[in-house]
Amino acid sequence: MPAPRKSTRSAAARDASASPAAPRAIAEQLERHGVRPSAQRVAIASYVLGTEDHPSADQVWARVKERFPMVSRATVYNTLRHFTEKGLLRELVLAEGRQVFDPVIEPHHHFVDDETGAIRDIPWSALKVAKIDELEGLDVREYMVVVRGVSRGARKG
Amino acid sequence: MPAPRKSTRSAAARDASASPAAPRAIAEQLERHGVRPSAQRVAIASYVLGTEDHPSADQVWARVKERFPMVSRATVYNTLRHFTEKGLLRELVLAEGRQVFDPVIEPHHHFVDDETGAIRDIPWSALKVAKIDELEGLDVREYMVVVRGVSRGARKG
DNA sequence: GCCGAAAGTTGGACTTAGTCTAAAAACGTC
DNA sequence: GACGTTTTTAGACTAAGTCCAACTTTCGGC
Repeated sequence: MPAPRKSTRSAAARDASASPAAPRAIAEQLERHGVRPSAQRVAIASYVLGTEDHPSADQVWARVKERFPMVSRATVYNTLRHFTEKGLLRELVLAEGRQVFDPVIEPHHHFVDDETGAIRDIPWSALKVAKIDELEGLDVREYMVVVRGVSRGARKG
Repeated sequence: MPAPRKSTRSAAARDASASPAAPRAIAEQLERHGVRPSAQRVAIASYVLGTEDHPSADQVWARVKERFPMVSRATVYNTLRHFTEKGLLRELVLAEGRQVFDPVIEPHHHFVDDETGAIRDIPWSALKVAKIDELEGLDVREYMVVVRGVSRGARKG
């Protein structure tokens, strides 16, 4: 068995990302997560499980409609909720006025660009949060650092 | 001059909180921040600058209407934006589907309760984030830790 | 292959949060 | 009191998210 990969995306996201044009692989991933792989869901998964853009539901809809014009808005919303429930996606509150979706399931931090609104992942190990266990009276399910500012140099929009 | 207080709320929030029924003190605080202290604004400030509830705009409106039935929704939205622009409030993205407002201007972290949705402050010193300066390519304007889970014991809703 | 049940999709209505506008009211200066 | 500026108001509008009824697709039993 190969060594663990550096990528922290879910198995589904990794496969989707590695083979974005492989609907069969995506369908199999959906099935492994207990999601029936209809054509619409495979199309939605092809995009959302392989993107680093942290899109909103309507952004996913706009994107999937390019190649699947008949897909309905309700289907996209239903499917994103279903993927979230099945552990394929995380739903985050990071942007004003909308929820965003993140295929990287494992813990990580986020950076939100003040100028562009773009959201990007910060690896878990890039930051250390000390004393989280000393928060009294709180059962911590998860935590992350949200960093806001401006990107410079690499990765211009 | 007395020793610095433990409270980290803005001067306005401290004064409002210490004397929630002192419209004159609130009016003076608004004036110090370049905000004309109309009756509506004082009413809104009396609540929002003294609460730890992190309310949304519509929650502020509902609350202020109790004592100021004629205040309009547009006025509340306009006033909250004005307070934010003048440094009296911070607008946060922590809750699904709405912005919330926080009178504590100084840096701090947040806890979001999975069960109730309640948001509460975590003092800045309660957590340490290491290596924030090592984030390459990012001009950091602010950062905070967002902790999610369940409160237990103290401060039940 | 048929049939019924379950699951999924669709079009669009509905709700809520946030913004915008024109008119009216309030305020400050002269 | 007049006038210009600011604030407030009522409500229209937009966008995100949810819900519903009808239709379509899929699946399992026979």
